[in-house]
Amino acid sequence: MTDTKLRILDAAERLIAEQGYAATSLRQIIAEAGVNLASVHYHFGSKEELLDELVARKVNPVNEKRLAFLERVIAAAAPGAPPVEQVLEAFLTPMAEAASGSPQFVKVMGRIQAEGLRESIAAKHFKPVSARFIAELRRALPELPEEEFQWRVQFLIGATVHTMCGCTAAGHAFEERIFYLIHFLSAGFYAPAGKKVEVPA
Amino acid sequence: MTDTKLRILDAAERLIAEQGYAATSLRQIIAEAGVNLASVHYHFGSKEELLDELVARKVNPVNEKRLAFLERVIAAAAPGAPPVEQVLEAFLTPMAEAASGSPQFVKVMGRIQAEGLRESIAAKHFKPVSARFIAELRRALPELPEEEFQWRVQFLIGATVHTMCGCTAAGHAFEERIFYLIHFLSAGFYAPAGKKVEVPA
DNA sequence: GTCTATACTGAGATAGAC
DNA sequence: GTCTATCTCAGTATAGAC
Repeated sequence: MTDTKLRILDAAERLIAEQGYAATSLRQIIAEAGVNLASVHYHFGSKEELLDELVARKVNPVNEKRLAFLERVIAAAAPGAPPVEQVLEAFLTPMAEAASGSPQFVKVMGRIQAEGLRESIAAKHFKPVSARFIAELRRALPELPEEEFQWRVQFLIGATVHTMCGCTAAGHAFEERIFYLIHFLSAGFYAPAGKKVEVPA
Repeated sequence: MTDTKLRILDAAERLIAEQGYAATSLRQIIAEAGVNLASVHYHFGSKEELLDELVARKVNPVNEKRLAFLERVIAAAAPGAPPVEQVLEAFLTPMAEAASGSPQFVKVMGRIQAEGLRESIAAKHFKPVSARFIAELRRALPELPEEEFQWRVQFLIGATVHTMCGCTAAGHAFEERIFYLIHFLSAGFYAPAGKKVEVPA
C-alpha cells in the first residue's frame, strides 16, 4: 500500500467520523491528506469506493473473529445446535470489542448507518457472514415456521444495526449494551410461534 | 395551499418514491410539475424542507389515529396500565393501514429510511408521539430497571423502523408483519430483567 | 505506475426584474 | 408569486509531466 493511498484513507476516516460521509468533500480529504485531487480517483475510482475500502480494512478482521467465535460455539454444542444466545454472542462480541478499541471506527459505522449508505456496504461486508449466523439460528429453532423465522431475523437485523451503529448518544460500554440486546432478542426468538390468522378469501 | 405548491409536492412525492430523495433533483421535480426552479425555494425554502412538508401531510393523520387508538387502549385498561401488546398495536396499526392504503407513502418512507434522512424527519414527526407511547410502556413494566428499559426501547425502535420502512422486498401485508413484530417485541419486553454484571473496579 | 493541473457537468441556492 | 440569470460547490474525467 503506497503512502499516498494510506494518507487518503486515514484522512477520510478521521473526517467522515467527525462530519459524516456526505458532508465530507473529496477536496477536504485531499487537503487534510496533503495529496492531489486526482489521486483519489486513481487509487480508489470514486468517493464511494474509497468509503468501501475504508470500511473493509476495519470490518474484515471483525468478520474473521466472528466466524472463529461461531465455530467454537458450534463445536461446543455438537452434535446439537448451539443456543440462540451463543450464536448472537458470537456475532456481536467481536464488533463490540472493535468498537471499544477504536471509537473512530464505531463513529464511521454510525455515520454510514445514519446516512443510509449501508445498502451497498452491508451487502458486501456483512451479508456473507450474517448468512452463516442465520443458518445457525435456524438450526437452533427447528420448530418455528419458516415465515415467522424470516420475520424474526428482520427484527433482529433492525434492532442490532440500530443498537450497534445508530445509538451514538448512549455513553455505555458496548459489552453492556450487547448483553441487554442478546437477552431481549433471545426472548423474542424463543417465543412460541404466533397464531397465524387466516383471512377468508 | 396554492396550486404551484401542491403540484410540486405531488411531483416530488411521485419521483422520490420511485428514485429516492438524493437521486431526485429539483430540476427533475420542476419539470414534472411544470413550474419554475425558484418557486421551490420560494414555497419551501430548500429541498430538505420540501421533503419535510411532504412527509408531514402523510404522517400527521397517522399520528392522530395513533394517539386516539392509545387513548382507547388506556381507557379499556384503566385504572391499570395497558399491556405491552396493545400499546404496540396502537402505535403500529394506523401506520400499517396508511401503508396498505397508499403504497407510494410507504415507498417514500422506505427511501427516507434507506437514505438515512430520518434523523431530522424522525425528530420532528415521530418523537413527540412516540414519547407518549414509551411512557405507557413504562407504566406497563414498572419492575424493569430504568437502564434496561431504555435499552429495550432502543431495540424496539430499531426493529420497528427497519420492519416498517426498511424491508421493502417482502411482499407481505402490513397487518401480517406487525402481528409478528408485536409478538416478538412483547416477548422481549416481558422477559425478566437480565442479571446486571458488575465489573470490579 | 504515480501524480499534477485543469476542465466538465450537474447539483442546490440566491438576487433582482417583472 | 413567478421567472431569468447567475453563483458556488460538489464529484468526476482527462491530458500530460515525472
